[in-house]
This record gives sequence, C-alpha cells and structure tokens, in this order.
Amino acid sequence: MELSAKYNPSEVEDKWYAYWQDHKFFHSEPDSREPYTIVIPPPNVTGILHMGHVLNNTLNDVLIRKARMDGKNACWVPGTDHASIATESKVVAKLKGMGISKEDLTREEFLKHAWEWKEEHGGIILSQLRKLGCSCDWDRTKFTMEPELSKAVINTFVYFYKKGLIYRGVRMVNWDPVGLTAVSDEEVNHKDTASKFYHMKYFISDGNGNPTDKYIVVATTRPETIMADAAVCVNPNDERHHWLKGKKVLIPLINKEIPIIEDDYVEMDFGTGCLKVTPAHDAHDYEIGLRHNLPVLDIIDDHGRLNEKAQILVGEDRFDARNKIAKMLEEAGNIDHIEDYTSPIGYSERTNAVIEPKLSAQWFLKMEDLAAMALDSVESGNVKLIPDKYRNTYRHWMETVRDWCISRQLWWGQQIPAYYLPDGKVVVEATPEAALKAAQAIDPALGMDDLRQDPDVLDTWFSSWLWPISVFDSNKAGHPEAEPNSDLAYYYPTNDLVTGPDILFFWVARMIMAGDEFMKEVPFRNVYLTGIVRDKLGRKMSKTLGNSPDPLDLIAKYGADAVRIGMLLCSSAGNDIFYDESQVEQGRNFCGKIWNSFRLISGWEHSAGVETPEAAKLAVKWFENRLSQTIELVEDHYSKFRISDALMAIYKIFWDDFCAWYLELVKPAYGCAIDETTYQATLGFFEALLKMIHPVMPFITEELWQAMADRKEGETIMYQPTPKAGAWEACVLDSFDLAREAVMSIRSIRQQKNISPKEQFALKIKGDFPMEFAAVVAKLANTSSIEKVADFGQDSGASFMVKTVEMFVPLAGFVNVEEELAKLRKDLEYQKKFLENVRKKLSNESFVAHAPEKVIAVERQKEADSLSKIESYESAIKALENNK
RNA sequence: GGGAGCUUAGCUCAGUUGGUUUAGAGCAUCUGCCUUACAAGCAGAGGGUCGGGGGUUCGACUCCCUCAGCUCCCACCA
Repeated sequence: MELSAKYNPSEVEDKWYAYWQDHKFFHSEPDSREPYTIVIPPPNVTGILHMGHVLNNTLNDVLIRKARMDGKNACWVPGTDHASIATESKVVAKLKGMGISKEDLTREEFLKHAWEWKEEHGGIILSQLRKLGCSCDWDRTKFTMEPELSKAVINTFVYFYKKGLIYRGVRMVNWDPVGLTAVSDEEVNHKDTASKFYHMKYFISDGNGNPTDKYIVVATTRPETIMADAAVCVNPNDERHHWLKGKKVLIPLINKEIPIIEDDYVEMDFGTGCLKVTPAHDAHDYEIGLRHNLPVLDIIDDHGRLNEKAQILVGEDRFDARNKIAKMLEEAGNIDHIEDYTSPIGYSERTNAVIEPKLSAQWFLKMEDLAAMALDSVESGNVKLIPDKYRNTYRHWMETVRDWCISRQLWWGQQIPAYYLPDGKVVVEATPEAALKAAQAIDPALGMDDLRQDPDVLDTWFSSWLWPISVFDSNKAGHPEAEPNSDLAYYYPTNDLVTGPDILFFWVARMIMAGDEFMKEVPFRNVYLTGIVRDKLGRKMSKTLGNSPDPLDLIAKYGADAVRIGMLLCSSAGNDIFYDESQVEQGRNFCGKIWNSFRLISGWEHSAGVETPEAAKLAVKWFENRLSQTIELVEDHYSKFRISDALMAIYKIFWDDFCAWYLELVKPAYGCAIDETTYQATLGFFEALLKMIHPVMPFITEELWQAMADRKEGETIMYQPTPKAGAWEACVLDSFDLAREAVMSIRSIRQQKNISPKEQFALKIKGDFPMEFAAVVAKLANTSSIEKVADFGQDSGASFMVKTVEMFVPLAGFVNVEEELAKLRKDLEYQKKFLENVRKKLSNESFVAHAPEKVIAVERQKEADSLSKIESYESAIKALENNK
C-alpha cells in the first residue's frame, strides 16, 4: 500500500468514523462480559462544542476505548439536556425576531415552536462529538425531555411528594427578572459589585403623620425599595436608639408612617445601627417581618419594575428608579450623605441578571435526608472523587444544603403534575386521569374541567439527576420497588463519570442522591473532575473575549487526534487547563512522527535469507523489556486516572525509545534488505505501540493498523486487546542504558570537537561494561573497534565516564590537550566536592546510628563509586600531562 | 467573613508513607546539522539555593508553625 508522504487527517478521520459506525462498533448490548459504562454529561441540546466539551469528551473517550480494548463490554451513553432556561430564552429571542411575543402564545403554541427549534438546532453538538472521534453508542442517544425520560421525572416528583419530601410553600426565592423564573440557590453567583450606600433621613412622626424636626439616619443600598418599608429596626441593646422606643417614623417622599421596632438581628456597629425593614424585597427583612407581624408590600413586578403599589416611579426599572429616587431624596432634603460601597450582589447563572429576592409560591424538595445519604456515599468511599481534595468541598456543601427549589416559571420542561381543585386543594398524580380519580375521592362531583394543573415546570437538574438510571430504564426512577430492566441491571452502576467541578453539586451530588433513593446503590464509582479550560493567560474562555477557538476549526487544521493530544497533554485532574495552540501542534507533530516511522518500516525490503545482525538482536531484546516495563507504567497511570501521564509514557517510548533508538539500531544499510526475524519483531512492536496509543489517537492508529497488514472487512484496532506486560529484566535495561550513554557521550565529543559522524574511531573501556551490548555502541556511535583494556596507554584522546565505567577514544590530531585537561580538572573538582559531602554524612555519628542499614549502604556505595571516579580522573589527567 | 487548595527550570506539571549520587518530564531556548522515515525533523547543550522565614529530625521539595502571593468554594451585614 502506498503511503502519502504526509499524514492527512481529514481524509482518514471521516473514512474510519464511518467504518466504525457502519459496523456498529460503538454499540453495546448486555452479555456475559464485564460491563464498563459511562453516561455522558449531557450538553445543552442547543449548545455548540467548546473547548471544555473537547477536554471532557476526550477523557471519556479515552476511558471507554481503553476499557473496550481491555475486553470489557464498553457502553458510552450519549444524549442532551433540555436546559429549560437557556433553551426557552433562545426560543423567546427567536420569536421576538419574528415579531412574536411569548405572552401572545398559548403554552401549546409556544412548545410547538420550541420543539421545532430543538429539532432544527438540537443535536448539533452530538454530530460535533463524532468529529472528535467519540465512540458513543449512538443507538442509545437520549434526551432529557423525550417522553420516556419525562415520565421518569414525573414519577419521581409524585414519589417524593407522596413520601412527604416535596412541598409547596411561599418563600423568599431568587427571582431572575430576565429569565422570569425562580432559580435555585446554586444557580446564583455572588459577585462583589460597586454600588452606593445611601444614608437617608427618616423623620420622626408627630403621631399624626406629620414630620417633627427630629430624624434618624437609615442606610441602604436600595433606596428604590423604601416605599415597601414596613418598619425601621434597631438593636434592643443599642442605647443610642432607646429614645425611639414606641415612636414612628415617616418614609421619605410618600410620608407613610411606619413603626420603630427592636430586633437582635440588627448589628449595632454596622451602618447607623438603624435598619429599614422591607419584608417583600429582602430575605432577612422577611424573617424579621414574620417575627414582628409586619405587613408585606411587594412593589416590584416580575420584570424588576416598580408597580403601582410603589405609588411613585411606577413602571420604572429598579436601577433607573434607584438613580431617580436618589435625586428626589436629595431634593427633598432626605439624604444625609452617600458613600461608595462594594457589596456582594447575586447574579443569575443563566442570564446574568441581578437576582431579585422575591416572595413567591414555589415547590421544594427536602434535602436533609437525601444529602446525608449522599454525603455518606462519598465519605465511605463508595464514590471516589478525583482528585480527592473535592471531598472537603463536597462535605461542606452537603452539610449546609437547603431545600431545593425545583419549580421554574417556564414552559420548556416537565410540567409539574400537581392539580388544583376549585377549593384550592391539590392532588399530585402522574397523569391527569389519575389526578381526576384522586380528586373525585375528595369530591365525586368533580370533572376534568375542574382541575387546573400547576403551570410551572421542573428544574432541569430534576431530570438530569436521574440520568444514569433513566437512560437505561425509564420506569425505575420514582419506583424504587420495581425490578430493574435488563439494561439497568447490567449497566448500573456506571463506572466512571468525567465532569467539571462546577457541577459537582448541581449534578453529581444529586445523581448520588437519586441513586441512593431509587437503586440503593451509587450511580458511579469514580468521579473524575477536570479543570476549567482557560487560555494561556489564565482567562476563562468566553465568547466576549474571543479567546475560545472553535474546536472544529482546530480539528480541520490539525486533525482530531492532534486536538485530543493537545488537550490531554496539559490536563492533570482538577487543575485548570491552560490551553495553547502549541500543544495541539505538538499533537500534530506526534502524528507526523508515527506516520513517518511507519513509512520507514513499510518501505523496507525484508528477506529470510539475511542473517540477523548483532545490533538488531540486542535491539529486539532490549525493546521487549522496555515495552513491558512501559505497559506496566501506563496501566498504573490509568488505574490512578493519570491520563496525561499515561499519554506521556507512551509518547516517550514511541518517539524516544522506538524511533530514536530502536529503529536506528535495526535499520538496514542503504539499499539492503532487513532480516525477516527483526522485521517481524519490528512490526509486532509497532502494532503494540499503536494499540497502546489508540484510546488517545483513534484515527491515525486505525489507519496504520489497517495499512500494516491485510485486514479483513470488519476488523478494527478498536477491539484489539491492550498489550500485556511480560516479565522484564532490569539488568537488560540497565545494560542498554550504559550503551546508550556511551553513544551519547561519543556523539557529544564529536560535536564538541567538530568530528564528522562518518569519521570512525576506536573505543577503549576500563571497568565493568556489558560487552554483549558493544554492537549497540558500534552501530550508533560508529566506532571501528571496542575493547576492554587495563590501561588506556599514552595516546592522546578524550576520556569520559559512563556511570562508573571509564571510557576513552584515541583522537590523535583532534584533541586540544589543554582543553581536555581543563575539562577533566573540572570534573575532578566536582567529584571531590561530592565525595566530601558523602563523607561528611558518613562521619556523622548520629547518621550512622539512626539511619537505616539500606541508606547507609547506599552512602557507602556512593563513596566507593566516587573514589573510583576520582582515581580515574586523576590517572587521565596524569596521562595527558605526560603527553604534553 | 468562613473554608479548601496551590506556590518546584522561561511555560505547563511529576515528585508516591522524609533517605539511589548536588531534584525530574514535556514544551520552549541555545549550538551544530537539508545524515537515503520525518526540518512538523536529527544530534548535542544550557537552565532550578523546590515562594520567604523559623522549627522537628542524623537527614526536609516532602512533616509542623509563620509570613507573602495566587486560585477556587461557601456566605443575603442592611
């Protein structure tokens, strides 16, 4: 087969991906083999591939391909997430562009548009994953809002409701005025934000609603909410404010009379010690209001605008209102002073809108027991977090978790299966029919038209927490007593989960809860938490910064294998990834190296009639050992999820050991054929290396594996067994290392003295050198003869040490004696200093008394080696001096 | 405000219960090479008092204290 001079990824990638898919190589069905299962962290259905996905899915694919080659029944379930807020806002925006407002549509009409959008744009990301080479079982692709999975979600809601863990209550929630929905505590990011601290004068009322000349100063960052004030609160122990007891003050501008109350909550040394209490617009104030029976006046509408209850500035946006009211207060003489102030402000994770605390009726899931179970699963090690440091964070979160607000005021999602009766009672059932039946048990006269289903949908995470269960068996979630179907019984629990630490709580913890509840078993054994992909300046990748490359462009430019390598090279678990295109270049270069090494091998003529040269015999023997050693190392790395270390180990054995040393050793002379034995061994090694690197570089390895022999249709490297380590001998590797170092020393001498590699010279060795490896040195260092001698004689030349072996190359005519002497004296000096240090240690009585035998023996060996080196250097110097 | 983690060559990171020469890798750098697989390459070389200070120990990159810097998580002082 003719190989092009350069590797052309784009041709190769599409060809083999189609081949894999046509042969259903990614598909898994339960059988007698051990399962290895991964469920994809479902990306947003409307999302497009970014570098974070590339990292995450490359890791997933490496794990799944490795498991497949290890003989496991590997199943990687792909799918997408309906992402209520994100998708709904995209659909709303699209409709707006068409001149349609959501308010003008019925729920059904809107959902029709949304599904159309989903069909059109959804799943783009899944096709992008194919470009990356991901070996997902596409026949199992799931979507969190498809009917079966929605059924699981509804059943789960009904289950927890009937268990008494789901309740509806009026609470202060985090309201997103842009997304027009409540969001959970976890979906709020607090960021320090510069603002103003307004110190306002509230005048004391004379009792008839008229101001006296006395006033108190109240400080707030939100003057636009003063109209909703229900009281001014001071600390009962604050003597400065005792005179206020029983008095009333007037809200500026609207002159409404409100009482002075006392509550411990108020800090005496913060602000002025006077707190304006606004129960409708602050969670703490709401609590105070409850304690003191204060009225709740909600003056902000769902869009964050002042409503008619505010009396003034009605219809103004809260931030505009803030600026305007500040001016009005100023003009009315109610501003004492204004300070610059920085305070933590909550922003919506999805829309980045400033969160408005808002009182509303929402559905909640009690978390206490679920969190306790989920905490125990991690503490007991049933679920391992990698890296382990996340355990602390996880524990902290589980111990302080609050009830989960699961309702969202949206249409895109699973509608809450709660049905209100005319009298306000509620029934919760999985279907309208069941709900009617339950309603009729209360009042037999009721008909379907009397039931009104709660308009809210469930939080998206309320579907994705079931993912590892529901992708296999949509009946099991919500029915812990049900028998799992054969898929679930076989594939659950899954093995490893690869995801970002940012969704450790949103998703990972909750999956553990759902697993505990419905399966009595954790959903996965290991959670590998990747870092966040940043640019090389450490900035998060973002659209606005424009620092996020399009992975598909990178794949087109460098090839998918190169992109995968580029991501993995810099990705130790849990550390942020500093992405730089040069890493992808490194991946591309590695592809080139592999490609060219095969071009070399495949171009050799081979013949059984050629005798195996000594150097080739040694090379094969050495590489067998080296390969086994590396396989062990790689397996060890994999077992600890040190994927980039595993990759680096294979990278090095391929590039350094195989290409730079092995191939150079077995390479036949120009125009000559290689012997059959070595040729076959070489092909065997090359194939083993391809298999080892295949999980990371699926495309080029398939291309070359197919090219290196006459493969049958339906054969693939994907299902070749991972090479197994044989026994290896350290002494073979050590001996080879001595030979290798000798070669490097000689090359170095050539370079220093500007001697051509073609110039042959002799090598003399004094000391314990494995002469059976002489052929290695001879071939790669181009020596004319190698012999062991007792004495180097009087020739001029260069002497050097390889470990403790003394070597010498006679180089009459090439050597500058003074330079040689200077170099030797420098080495001698270094060695003497070293000896001094060792001896200092050995003469330390405490050391000899306390250190273990082994350590002392090592030190004595160092001393002996050092002494022999010093002796060598001294005699070499003497010889040179005599030669002058 | 509370908690966790990090700080080792120019960059990104290893360094496994303290002890194998005076700390390793990849990339980058420098020097010499168009050597018949590969210049996206080959050969060779240089580069770090392991953030500062103190302590424990015969011995500290490794354990303890402290200071400094960075990162992340949690947190409604108006």
